[in-house]
Amino acid sequence: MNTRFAVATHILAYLAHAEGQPVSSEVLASSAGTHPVVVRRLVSTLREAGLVHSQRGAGGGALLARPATEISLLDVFRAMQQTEPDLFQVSSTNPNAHCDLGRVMQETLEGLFGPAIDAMRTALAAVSVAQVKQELGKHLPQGCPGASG
Amino acid sequence: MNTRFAVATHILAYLAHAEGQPVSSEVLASSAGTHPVVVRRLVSTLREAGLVHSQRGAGGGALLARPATEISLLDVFRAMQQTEPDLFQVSSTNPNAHCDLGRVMQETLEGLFGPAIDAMRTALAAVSVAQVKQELGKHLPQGCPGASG
DNA sequence: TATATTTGTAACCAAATTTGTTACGTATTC
DNA sequence: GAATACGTAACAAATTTGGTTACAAATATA
Repeated sequence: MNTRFAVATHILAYLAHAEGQPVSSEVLASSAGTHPVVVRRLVSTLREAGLVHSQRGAGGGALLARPATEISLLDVFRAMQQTEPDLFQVSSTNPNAHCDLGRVMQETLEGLFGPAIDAMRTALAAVSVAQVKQELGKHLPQGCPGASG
Repeated sequence: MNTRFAVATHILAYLAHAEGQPVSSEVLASSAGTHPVVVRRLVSTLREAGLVHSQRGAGGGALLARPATEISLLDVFRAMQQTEPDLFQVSSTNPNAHCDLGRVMQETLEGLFGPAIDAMRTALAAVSVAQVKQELGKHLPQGCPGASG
């Protein structure tokens, strides 16, 4: 997987920290170390997934669409998956269409990789954006913006 | 992730089915729907990981280095990871080096993504190449080469 | 109303990645 | 010695990814 999942989580944690105040793509991009347009792209995806709202115009920016406790990393993962290829690209494999191992390998692999992905999903579902924010707080040295909040 | 994991699993399942008979890269490539050189590359990686042996010369090819029951999908996953970027590329994210959310986000995300990856690994460890082969047998229609073995 | 701000999105570019392919030296069997 | 088959380097095409510019649309505010 690419960096989108990590950056998206970064964005959401920042928004959780901002608590209701819209945060501009410029601020988010600066924090995440990327370009504002990249942030807006991600925010668009997150918005389609119902995780954030965004406001145009002066003083605008992105906000969480619901409490940070009710947004899991699985939600983020799913939102990002809309844009990305599968984790285990079984289907893009091109097995021999003949009647041999190749043809059925595809569905077999899907069945066998499935539980692994499910396990990962379950683990991701157990972590909320609020927890990410809280964990961030622990790691933040005192005196940093956000260390107290 | 790319198709390498799926194709590598395909190769190993085929070798499990061949039971001791070396299988050439050409045969494997034909079954997996790719190029013999691609197969040899993957076999090289699997060989470095100690999962297969290979024999040069006429009648040569690849063989499992140990019983198929003792090769898990986690072994395959790990072998492939040697060649690939991380599943969740937290580290290649470029967060702001200042004293703010960005700097610590990296280690926080690593800590939070870790359990998800562990969960996936555990699930992969629970599946052996022998099981893949067995599962394949179920899906194979009768009369196909390998349907009986 | 006019201006400044900010999003949404298209378009494009450069870099990296991935897969396929050719080529060729080396090892092994017959 | 010929045929087979691997190991690997080198290269090309296609795809993906992240960054950037550009600009219309929306919104707050003076």
